[in-house]
Amino acid sequence: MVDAPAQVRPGGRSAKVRAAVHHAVAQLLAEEPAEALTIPAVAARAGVHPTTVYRRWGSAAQLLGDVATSRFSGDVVVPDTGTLAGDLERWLGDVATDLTDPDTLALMRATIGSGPEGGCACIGDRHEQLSAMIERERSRGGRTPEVESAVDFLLGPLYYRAIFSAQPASSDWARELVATFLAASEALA
Amino acid sequence: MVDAPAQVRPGGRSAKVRAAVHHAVAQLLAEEPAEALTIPAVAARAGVHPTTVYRRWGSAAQLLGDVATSRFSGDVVVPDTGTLAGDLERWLGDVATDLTDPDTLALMRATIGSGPEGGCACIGDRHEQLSAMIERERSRGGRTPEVESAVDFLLGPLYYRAIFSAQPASSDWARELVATFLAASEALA
DNA sequence: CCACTAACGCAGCGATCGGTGCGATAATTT
DNA sequence: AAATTATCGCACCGATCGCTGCGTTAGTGG
Repeated sequence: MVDAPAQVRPGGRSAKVRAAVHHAVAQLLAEEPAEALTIPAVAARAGVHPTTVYRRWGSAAQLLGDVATSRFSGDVVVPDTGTLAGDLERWLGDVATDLTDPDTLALMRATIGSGPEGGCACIGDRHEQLSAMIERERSRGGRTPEVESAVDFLLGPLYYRAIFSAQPASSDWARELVATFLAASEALA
Repeated sequence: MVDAPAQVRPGGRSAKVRAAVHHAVAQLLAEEPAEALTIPAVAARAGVHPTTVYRRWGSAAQLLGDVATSRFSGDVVVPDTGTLAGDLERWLGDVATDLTDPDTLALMRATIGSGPEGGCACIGDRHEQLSAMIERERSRGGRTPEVESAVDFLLGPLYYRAIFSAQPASSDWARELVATFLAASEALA
C-alpha cells in the first residue's frame, strides 16, 4: 500500500486534498454500497478533480488501504492502569466501542474486500499495542499470557462478531472477554 | 459446491446456467482482483449472455451473496466420533483446511466487502453445525460449554486469522485450539 | 524575491458497464 | 402432442469509468 506521510511536499495543499479525499471515502462508504466507491464519485464528493485521485492513489483499492491504515492507526491509546487486567479491559473496551460504529464497519468491510492485504490494513497497530501492554506487565514481573494467544482469544472473537455476526460486540462484552481470557490462561498455566 | 434447487424452474437449463455462473465467479475471483468481478466479465467467463446474469441476480453483490451461501453450505459434514472433543477437532480441522485455499479466502473477502450481510453469508451453517455437536454431547449427558462461547473462541480465532492475518491457520492449529478451549472451559466451570 | 518543480485542474478520448425491448428457446402443464 | 410460460440470447443505447496530454497553480529552496 502507499505510505501516506511520506509525501514529498506536505505543504498545506497536498495535506488538504488528502484529508478531503479520505473524508469523502468514509462519507461515501457510510451512505452508499461499496461498489459505488468509484474514483470520480470520491473526487466529486471531496471537491477535487478525479485526475488528482487517479494520480495520487491509482486505484480504489489502494485508496481504501490508505484510508484504512490512517483510520485504524493512532485511534486508540494504550492505557496504563497499573495492572494487565485493567489495561486490557480498558483497551479492548475502546476497540469494541470503535467497532460499534456502522460507518467504521463499512470501511472495514470494504477494505477487506479490496484485496488480500486489506485485512492487515484494518488491524493497524493493534498487535503492537497488545504486545506493549503484555510486555509491560512482564517487565513488572507478572506472569503473562502469550501475545499470540491474546490476539487469538481477544481480537479474534471481537472482530469475528464485528464482521460475521449481525449484532456488533459491546464494550461491556469486551471487558468480560478479557476477564475470562485472563482467568483461563491463569488456570491453564 | 452444492446447487441450491430453490429455483422456480429447476430443469436442466437453468441449473446449468446457474452452475456455470457460480463457477465463473469463483474462477474470476481467484485470478483477478475483486473490482474486476463485473457482470459482463462473469457472463463472458460462464459462456452466458450478460442479460441473463443481470436479470437473475441483478447486481454483483447479490450474485456474490448467492455464490457464498452455496459455497459455504453443505461443504463440511458434521462428524460423529463419539466424543465432543473428537467431533470438534475433526470439524474445526476441516473448516480450517477449507480456509487454507486462497481462492476460498478471496471469495470470502469479496463477499464481506459486498455488503453488510456478506459476512453472514460466509458463515453458512457453521453455527448450526457447532450447535448440533454440542447439543448431541449434552444429550449424551456430558457437561458442555455454551454454544456462544464455542463460536467466540473457536470460530473467532480461526476466521480472524484467515481474514486479518497474513498466514492462514492450519488444520493442526485448529485442533490445538479445540483442545485448549475445552480444557479452559472445563477448568472454569 | 525568484527560479524550480511537485501537485493540481481542464478537456477529451476509447472502452465498457448497466440496463431495455423483442424475438427465440426450452421446460412444464394439460 | 399442443399450449403455456419461464428463461435466455441478440442488438442497441446512454452513462460513466479509467486514463492521458497539456497548461496552470502553489509550495519549496536558493
